Amino acid sequence: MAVAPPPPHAHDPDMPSPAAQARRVPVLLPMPFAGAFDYKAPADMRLRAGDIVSVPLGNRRQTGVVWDSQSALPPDLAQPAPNKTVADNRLRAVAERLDLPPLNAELRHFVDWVAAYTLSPPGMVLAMTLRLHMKGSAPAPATGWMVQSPAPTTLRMTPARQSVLALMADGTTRTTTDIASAAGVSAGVVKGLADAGALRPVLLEPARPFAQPDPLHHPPTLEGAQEDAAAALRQSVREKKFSVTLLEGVTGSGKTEIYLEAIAACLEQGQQALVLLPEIALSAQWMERFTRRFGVRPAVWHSEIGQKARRQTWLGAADGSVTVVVGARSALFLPFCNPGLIIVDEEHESLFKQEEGVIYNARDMAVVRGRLAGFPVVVVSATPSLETLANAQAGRYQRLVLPTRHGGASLPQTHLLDMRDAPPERGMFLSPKLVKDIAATLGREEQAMLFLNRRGYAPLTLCRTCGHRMECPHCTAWLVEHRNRQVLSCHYCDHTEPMPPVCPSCKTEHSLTAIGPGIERITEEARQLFPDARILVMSSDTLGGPAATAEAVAKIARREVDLIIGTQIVAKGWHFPHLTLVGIVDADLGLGGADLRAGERTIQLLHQVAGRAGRASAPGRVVLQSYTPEHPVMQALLSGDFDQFMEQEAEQRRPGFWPPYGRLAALIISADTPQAADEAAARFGRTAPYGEGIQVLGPAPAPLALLRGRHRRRLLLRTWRNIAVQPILHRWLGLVQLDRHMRVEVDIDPVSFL
DNA sequence: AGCACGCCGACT
DNA sequence: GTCGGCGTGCTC
Repeated sequence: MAVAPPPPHAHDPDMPSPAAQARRVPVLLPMPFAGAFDYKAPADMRLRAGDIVSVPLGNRRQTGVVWDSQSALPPDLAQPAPNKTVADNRLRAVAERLDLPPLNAELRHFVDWVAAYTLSPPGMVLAMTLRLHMKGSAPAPATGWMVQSPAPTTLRMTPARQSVLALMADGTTRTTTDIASAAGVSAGVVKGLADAGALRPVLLEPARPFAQPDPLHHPPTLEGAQEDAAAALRQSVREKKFSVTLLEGVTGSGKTEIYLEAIAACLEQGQQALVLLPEIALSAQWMERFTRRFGVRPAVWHSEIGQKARRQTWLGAADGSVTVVVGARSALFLPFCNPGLIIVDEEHESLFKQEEGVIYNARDMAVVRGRLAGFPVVVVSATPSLETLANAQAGRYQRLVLPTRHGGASLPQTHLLDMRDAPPERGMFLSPKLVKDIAATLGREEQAMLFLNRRGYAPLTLCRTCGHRMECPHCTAWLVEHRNRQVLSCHYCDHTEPMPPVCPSCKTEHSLTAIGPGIERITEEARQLFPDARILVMSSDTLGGPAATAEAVAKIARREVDLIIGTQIVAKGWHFPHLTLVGIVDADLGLGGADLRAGERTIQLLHQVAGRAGRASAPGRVVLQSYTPEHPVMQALLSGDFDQFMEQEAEQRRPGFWPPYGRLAALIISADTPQAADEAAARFGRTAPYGEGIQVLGPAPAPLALLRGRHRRRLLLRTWRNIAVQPILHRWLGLVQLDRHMRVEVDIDPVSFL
């Protein structure tokens, strides 16, 4: 390991000598306490901020980190200190300093900052950075052997020993197994020679599980705008200071190849790079591109990697042996010792927003980490979020735009299909026009895709006799029929029930009817319409995990599939070279509801899906089925003028100080009865902050008024951009007494309004 | 977050 | 009479 633990000292010369004087050290524990706990440091233990320690807590042991005595947070974010200091005589002693690299000051500051910004207990943020099982000891370093010269005089010689010594005569260090196989002897012979003193043990460098990406392995040939963008990114990396750059370009414009050049520059100057992706599922193809460029695979980090890889990657990030990590949002909290760059790919993706526990946006916190540690951040998208565009417009972010598709491929042609003019047959969901298009495409032996962002067979099951709707008992949501599993299932909690044989309300038989399409129903329809087509369904239900997803993508690339039917998952950055037609079954889906970002999200998703079509030489076509073709989102998809659409969105948000022209924080109040929820919400309503530039909307029942059995109410705090919401929220939360079983969650910069 | 302490139902 | 349900409260 490159980072040596600080040398142990029997006595710390800086400390006053009286032994009675306890040295007090704050230790932050990965738990939801308001702050660090104080411990006393044993006299023979040298402890510094950042050291990872084991401490007693109640009757068990806990791993924690020696924290800083005073925080360096700006006043806006300073937490109201719960300053009830524990008396010296109640302090317990730190049990052990673990043999792990300490967390550096930048990371500690970042943890404090994120905690303060999100109003989370700092320990919970620390938990995200410490999330590795530290019980296991470091892998034992392999022992090697060298010949001892002069050889011991009393050594008995045998033919086996002779061949080992002959092999080792070159002075090379070898491991036991190496020697045994190379000399054709058993390991016992090596052991015997060692015991006799003819071989001397040598500690081998711990094996480095991570091959080093080579920035010179296979540099791309870039031209024009691509080369300019790559040069600009390389330059910002070389400046080694904080900056944010938006890299914007349509699907197929070579964004990935360009930001890989920023990584190359980062590697050339000996620094580490982190790539955040919204979903690790898309990494199979991404990995190939990385490997082609740098010769080896990068280290990977996401919630499902195994214990061993987790530990190795964590330690590798801390000691510098890992130079590039690609990961999901949680990778942002890795203890990089020398970070030089963060890339946030698909920055508009709402998956960067963690909605549980510490509620944070990894894209925004990546920018914060870059700012606190002084390195550049690059955010990448074909359809940047309004927040990012506003930052670019205000000059806070640099903006690089790639105008065209790479390699002569043209953007797909978009057609709007007005479903009022060309309705599908009764009980069907594909317009005859789209069906004809698909048939023609398949006839040319090209691939087609149907996209519908809805899992299952039908989103609503209704009794034709009494009108009863099948609803989740724990959530304000309809149960979704999954016909191939023969169940009704809630998409917001884990409730699942068998499909009832009769209506539970009026007991009528054969009266329950599926209303609306899900992807299973579209598949059924497609099988009827195209009986000879080889159909592949891509959804999280049909694809077990990353491996199955990668296999599906490979099958498509090998042309073993004619028609792809998919949900969200097909919108990821897959490259489908033979796909020429994309049909969007329900382009209006997602525009309902009072969501601030409904339009923005829909256009981003649909554009992403459309981008799957026509990536090779054959031109692509996209057909949007819509009942509201006049909607600005449809019109923007038709014209391809996203800038104009986003400007319109911006103009709508500006006057009301909606983000990004103001700040937003949501309070989600929940309780186990509707009355308790109303009562708690009313208390917040009565004590709501007010003032110029401060407004509170609500309380109101949340759209998901019942979620997982809890009754929910929402309040929204909206302020001018120059007003920090955290101090206001601290004061507000302090004014409200909450009974047991009432809970409040604070969501800073909410993305979801459910 | 764990884990113990602490008061009310169905079992040896 | 006990084992055990999880409600509430504490951990430097």
